[in-house]
Amino acid sequence: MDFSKSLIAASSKPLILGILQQGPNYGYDIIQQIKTLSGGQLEWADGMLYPVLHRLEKERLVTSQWNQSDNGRHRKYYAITELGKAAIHQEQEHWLAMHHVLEKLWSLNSKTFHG
Amino acid sequence: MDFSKSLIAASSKPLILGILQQGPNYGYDIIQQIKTLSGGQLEWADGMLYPVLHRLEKERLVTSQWNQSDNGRHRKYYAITELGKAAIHQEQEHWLAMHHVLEKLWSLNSKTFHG
DNA sequence: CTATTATACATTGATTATCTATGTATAAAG
DNA sequence: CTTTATACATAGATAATCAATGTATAATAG
Repeated sequence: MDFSKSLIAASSKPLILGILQQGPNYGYDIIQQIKTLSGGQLEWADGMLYPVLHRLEKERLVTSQWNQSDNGRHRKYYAITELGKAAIHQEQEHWLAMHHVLEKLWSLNSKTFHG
Repeated sequence: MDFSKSLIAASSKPLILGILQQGPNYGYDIIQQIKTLSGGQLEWADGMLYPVLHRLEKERLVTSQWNQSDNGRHRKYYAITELGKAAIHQEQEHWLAMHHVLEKLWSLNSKTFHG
């Protein structure tokens, strides 16, 4: 699947916030989770993720903190804020509203063909 | 509802192509249909629509034709092409795939809260 | 006859976003 | 010691929205 830029853009915020809602996480692992979650359909490059994370931090939807991990590597852990949790809710509402509009349209069109 | 630019962007193509699948139509009426279809939630400005229509035409997903209407006004009617119909199918697949990823994520998170 | 509103299409420019390419750095594996 | 995986970051090309603005006609109201 070759998703359009605009669809990637529209999904990036709810996707990343949703993953962070499960607990604080760092960039590299977020990319892996996106891949796993989508059954390999979505493969984010690191150059795509970090600007989004920085943007979310600027919007105060996430906070970041440097941490040493077990293997000595330093990782920047991102955690969702209360504001971020509220944003998830709103993102979900918007997505579902748009989804229902499209579903309605698609059902109208399938009726045109089959009825 | 104040939809994000990215969500508007991601939906514009399937939305417009979907409306044109019901039959040829012109810009002003497409805007009205979007408003009706969304129950007043989506209100497209004309400055938003026409560049999208021109882009779709450039991509050969729609064709355009000037026509005189009953009341004497000249309108540019857009019609979906065979390529456009194929594009609808692909847009729909992509949207649904992304929708399922988000649904999966949301169900995981609701389990975290309630289970 | 004149003003206003609705209809109808179009473009410009500011802003914003993706995303490829590139850079730095460390740990592990071979 | 070379390669691969891990880990974060930015620059710059490209592309998109969308508000503002412009043109033009038909209908309505006064």
